[in-house]
Amino acid sequence: MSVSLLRNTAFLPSIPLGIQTIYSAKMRSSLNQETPSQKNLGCDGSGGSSVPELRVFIRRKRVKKTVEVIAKEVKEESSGKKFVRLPEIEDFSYSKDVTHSQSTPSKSVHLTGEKALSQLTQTEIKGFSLSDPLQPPLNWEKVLEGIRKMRSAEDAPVDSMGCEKAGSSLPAKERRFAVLVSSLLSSQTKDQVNHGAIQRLLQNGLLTADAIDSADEETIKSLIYPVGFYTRKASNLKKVAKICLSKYNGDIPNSLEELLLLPGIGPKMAHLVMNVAWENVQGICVDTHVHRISNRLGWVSRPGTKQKTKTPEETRESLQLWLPKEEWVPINPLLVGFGQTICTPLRPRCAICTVSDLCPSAFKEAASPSSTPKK
DNA sequence: ATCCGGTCAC
DNA sequence: GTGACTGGAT
Repeated sequence: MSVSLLRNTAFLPSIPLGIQTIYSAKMRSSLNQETPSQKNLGCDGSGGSSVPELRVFIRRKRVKKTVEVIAKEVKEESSGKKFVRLPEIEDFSYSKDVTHSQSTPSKSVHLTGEKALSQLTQTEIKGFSLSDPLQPPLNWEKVLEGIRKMRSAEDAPVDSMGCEKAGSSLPAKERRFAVLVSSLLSSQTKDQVNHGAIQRLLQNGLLTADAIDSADEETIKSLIYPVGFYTRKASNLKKVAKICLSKYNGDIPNSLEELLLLPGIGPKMAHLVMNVAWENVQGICVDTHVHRISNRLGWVSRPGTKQKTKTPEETRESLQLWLPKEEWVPINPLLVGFGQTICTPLRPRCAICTVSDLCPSAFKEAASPSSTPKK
């Protein structure tokens, strides 16, 4: 309840540095209809069953001249479910994702500066009772279900083949390497073209770190042609093979951080490789379709605002704050296919979309002049 | 002519 | 943030 939250946070400054402290607060569901003043104050303590209890884990430590306050995590008491979303405040920055082995990635808000303590107090009240940022978007399950239905009716290119199938008949280690290579080649390239390139590499025995390392770059280049950016990719492939050989005994890195060190592997592919090669879901694989559609649906926003996310990475972080982990892997093929057939970048086909009534962007984009070219 | 299922360097 | 890398498709 907000009263105890206020009281607790009020004596925060007296708590010794470095001690982890736990605060409890009751959070009112955003679905409840109530007056703003009630919202602002949160539950008055009558303890309705619709009000889940939250805990905030807070750590304080001294950083140079100021005190840094870190709200470690938020979790719902009743279900035990952890939330990693922390509320809107001014003058703060999100820390980088911290991933705990196989568990849910967590995120913390770092507050630094003189006003950190008072900011945190405001934040908790605002976040838990008013703006209620822990709630997933309204109707997201209906939207997802609708998209699934549309996807099973239509046939999108993504259905036919993807790099997740690369080398499915190979021994584990070679299969992982094949997945990595396939990811490397597949950016900005149609699956079919990519698949052909992988087949040619395989037929020439060039789908292991060892073979690629000793092969001629020109040979690789000609085999992977015509995947997009084949010159650069051939060069990256050589470098990656060498790294895999020297640092990982010919296998591929098994962590997100190490995958990102490989040339040609960025966040999108690193998450894909973790998902597919290691079956270890560290994050959502966000490509341009997932990015675009998440924003159209109003599923993501820049931290603490209602603005659209600007990059796929921002989208990934925003999505991961509320989307249940079971959906992290399937969301990509689902939205990619949807984005290829219906929710296209240009002139989305809202008229045939069965979830347009739940989409804040439906029919909003300039119905572009397919028949009225203005120049 | 313009659009890609991305990454990297300025 | 912006553009280069690349060539095929619409």
